[in-house]
Amino acid sequence: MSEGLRERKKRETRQRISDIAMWLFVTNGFDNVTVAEVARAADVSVNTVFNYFSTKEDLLFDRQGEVEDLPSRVVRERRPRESALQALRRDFLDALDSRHHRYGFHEGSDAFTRMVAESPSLNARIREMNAAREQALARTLADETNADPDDLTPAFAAAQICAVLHRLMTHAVQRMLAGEDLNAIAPDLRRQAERGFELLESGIGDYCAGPRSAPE
Amino acid sequence: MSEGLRERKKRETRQRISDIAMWLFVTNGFDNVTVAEVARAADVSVNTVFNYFSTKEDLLFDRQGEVEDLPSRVVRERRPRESALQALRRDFLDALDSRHHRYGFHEGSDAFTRMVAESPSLNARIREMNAAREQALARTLADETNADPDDLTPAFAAAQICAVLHRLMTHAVQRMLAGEDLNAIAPDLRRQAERGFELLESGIGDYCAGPRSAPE
DNA sequence: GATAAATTTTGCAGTGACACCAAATTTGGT
DNA sequence: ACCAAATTTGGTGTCACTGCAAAATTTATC
Repeated sequence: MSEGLRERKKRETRQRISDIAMWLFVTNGFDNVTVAEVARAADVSVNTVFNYFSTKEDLLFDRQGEVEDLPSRVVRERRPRESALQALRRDFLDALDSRHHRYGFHEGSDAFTRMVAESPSLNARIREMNAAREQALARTLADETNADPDDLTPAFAAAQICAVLHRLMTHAVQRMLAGEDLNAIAPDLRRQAERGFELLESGIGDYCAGPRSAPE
Repeated sequence: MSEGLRERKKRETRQRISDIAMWLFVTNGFDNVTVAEVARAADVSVNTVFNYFSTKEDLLFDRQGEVEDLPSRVVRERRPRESALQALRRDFLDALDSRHHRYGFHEGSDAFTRMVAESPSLNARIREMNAAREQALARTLADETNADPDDLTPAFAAAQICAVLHRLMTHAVQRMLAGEDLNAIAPDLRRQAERGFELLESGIGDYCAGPRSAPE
């Protein structure tokens, strides 16, 4: 056996703290629950909580590593002859159709979503994760294209892509928070996503090019 | 006279606190200076500091309103027959050429830049401001194009644009922090900026479309 | 120019996230 | 059972920030 009692207890304790924290945060709101309360509910000391999770936000975003690597991995594992953008569009639409949670689509996560949306510090964390995603994707794109390290093209592309993905995810969240059911908005969401990827693909050069007041 | 003694003193106090805080932060690092130290140096109580500035970060980003509205305003005030993207490119390159600080180009701001870059909380604030810029620009684009409120196109365009602008600014900052002189990097920066806007204009559809391993 | 009203400043007490450290507890190996 | 290593805990402290009530100051009133 590769796991002694020590390891198991550690894992269990960590899981217990994480679970209880999640429950408390979702039911009471992230900012209305103190770390001390989490500790008490989990029957450990505050120090123990901070032994496992270095910040209060980490109690929720524990597995952030995967999520930060997602677009990067999709590009890395794209099909032969598929462009980065094609791969990302495919993966995004697949996730939408199958209600996979990797881009935030998941029924019944209303309470969780609401909690995140309502907390400024968690919003900040979301933005941080998006920045990390962008950086990871930029590195991957640079690798895949054997780009000159001084060339910002991969960074630009990554930034644009992540920006659009972030918009799509945020939009879905907002509508779900407004009470709309995921199934109800999925078709429109799909249309919007296609539009977003189309803009990425063909550019926005001719967007907002008309005269400023009253179109003819 | 429209300004009594009370108003003048308020303005002076606020300015004094802000100036002293800036000085202390730049010379010692944002995270190495406490609000109490700022208060003592400005000869006021901690509470007075918080009377004027609601957070420690606000001691620096006071005039953030203008900066958040910048791209939005550029689009609003663009020349006749100019597209949103053309206006933004023109404004950005103008700022670069004239070393205007509105996009962060300014010689001698090394210490300030370094301080911001070194503080996690200030980085978070930068991201926040970027998000605000994006939102403002999205609203403006929606207005200018009389877009359907359910259409995400303006939001997508704003997100892409702000992402590229942010990349450009961050890149410039990083190189300046690496010790390069602004005059030395300006030509390359200009080239990168043109590349970035070109990508925005024409899209990244054919980017990273080749075979994954070893180009032929 | 004394006084009252409005406003600003201050002191004080408290909260909550988090750091640091030394003591106590638990576990693994013998 | 015993020792060393890892884990947990309590205590103590810092810092941003809040709320409140008592000064201090400016302005308006007579």
